[in-house]
Amino acid sequence: MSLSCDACALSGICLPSNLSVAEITVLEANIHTGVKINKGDAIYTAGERFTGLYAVKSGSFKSVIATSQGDEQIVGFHMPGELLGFDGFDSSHANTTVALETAMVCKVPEDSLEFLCNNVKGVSTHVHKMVASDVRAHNSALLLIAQKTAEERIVCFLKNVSDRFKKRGFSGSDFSLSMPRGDIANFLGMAPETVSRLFARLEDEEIVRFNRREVHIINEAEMSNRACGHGNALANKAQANRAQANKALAANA
Amino acid sequence: MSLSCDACALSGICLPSNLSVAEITVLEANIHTGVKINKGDAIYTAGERFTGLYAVKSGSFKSVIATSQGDEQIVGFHMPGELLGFDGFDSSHANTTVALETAMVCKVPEDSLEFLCNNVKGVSTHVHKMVASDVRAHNSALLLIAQKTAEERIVCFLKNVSDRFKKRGFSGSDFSLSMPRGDIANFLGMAPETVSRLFARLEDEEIVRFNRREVHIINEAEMSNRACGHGNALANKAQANRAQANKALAANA
DNA sequence: CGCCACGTTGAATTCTCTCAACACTAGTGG
DNA sequence: CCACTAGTGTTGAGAGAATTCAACGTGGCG
Repeated sequence: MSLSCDACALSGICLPSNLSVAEITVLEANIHTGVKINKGDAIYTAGERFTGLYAVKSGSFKSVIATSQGDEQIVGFHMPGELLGFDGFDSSHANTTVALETAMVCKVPEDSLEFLCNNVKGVSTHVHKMVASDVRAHNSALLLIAQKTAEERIVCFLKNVSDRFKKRGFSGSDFSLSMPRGDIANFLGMAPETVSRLFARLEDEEIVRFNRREVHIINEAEMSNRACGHGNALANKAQANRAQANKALAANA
Repeated sequence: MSLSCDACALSGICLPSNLSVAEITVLEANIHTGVKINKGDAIYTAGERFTGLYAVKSGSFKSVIATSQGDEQIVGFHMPGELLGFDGFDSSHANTTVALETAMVCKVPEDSLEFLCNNVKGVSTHVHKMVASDVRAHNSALLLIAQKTAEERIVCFLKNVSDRFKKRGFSGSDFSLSMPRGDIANFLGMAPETVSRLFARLEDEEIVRFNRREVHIINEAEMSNRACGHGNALANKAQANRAQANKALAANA
């Protein structure tokens, strides 16, 4: 089950892009490739000692923090090619990171990480890159939740996922969400019902089509438009009309 | 204006705690201490090339990201002893970081940083520590905004600031906020009016006393209580429901 | 002294949540 | 093979929290 790094479709995303074959060999000798994680299982849990970073090879993950009250907050979703584990960089993890579907990861153990940073040029800066992009992802999530309406959050979320698929060579307009509605809602700071309603609205307006977790983006331009806060002022009205239509329909039935 | 690191009140916070005098000397030779930043001036702006990390010596800062629409989101406040600049770790900054009051920073230039990480034991792990705490701070900010009511956010924010003062040897019950109401509101994802109203409420209930930007915490126990979502009866109920929803969420994970 | 940024307060509106019921799907066991 | 259940998702109606809009204080500073 161990796939070598140079054969991996993700090299260039999870690795510095300009490594020699010799360097990749050194690298491979220091990491554990092809570690399988079953759906629902955690790579690491909050409080656990930091033992290394992980690169997602396939499948996807969510990172969750918990409050003392027992409620949880999803702080990020992780897709193939992404590096995770920075939350524990100083000794122990603050998050619990769980597989949303059966997944494959490569582990870079703590000491190997140090060795690689010092001996393979580019690794150190690559790690920095990943740290920075992690920080940036958190920042934009903050912006999203703090300033945007529920619709904007949903649209931005879909666009974000779409972009990440695109970046990895998959279709950006047809893809499948690996997480349930409740997880999306939690991540975006809203009720699951609101996610449902807004998905329905986007369908009504023929911007996106949903089929369970399948997503098909029809009108990407309008998506971008809405992500920027130029939402449809009539959206509410449309919603009201639809509700009325449904009521009439129910009455007939 | 250049204060040596071993005389600095913050060593042990911004530095690894167990350095020898010799090591501190090496360190000092590689960083710029005592750089003054005037109120309102930026240490770095979004898009600017990364040239190093900064340690806050005195004063305070806000980090801001901007959307294409021109609205801004404050993603963090920085107090003395804190390290900042990770958002640009991979080449250019995503944030603009501005002084809220006249401040003093030490700069660790990019190449010195690398040198120090490789030659002074503890620096590398200290940087990791700082990265991790940066990540954690963003995570808890996310939790705060995504799941908490406006009152809980305000209370948590005040407690957070209080804790940071305490950590640095200042009073945790009497301190001064360096940012205007609008900045607090922006950071917490609410309207400035809401901040005002909730401050007023906390005064009415004799939990905190405000005088312009001066803060005097009267009833710390009640603060902690409210930070955890045990506000008034209604807030309590809402929280309980949400906790339950999240528990369900956790169960399916 | 008057200006301007900052802060407070009120009233109405609106968005999102909560509560509650129902629909759909997949997996289980009779 | 089909009922049954649990998990997941959808929809409706009402309630409530927070926003918006607007007017009004207040303090620092030229």
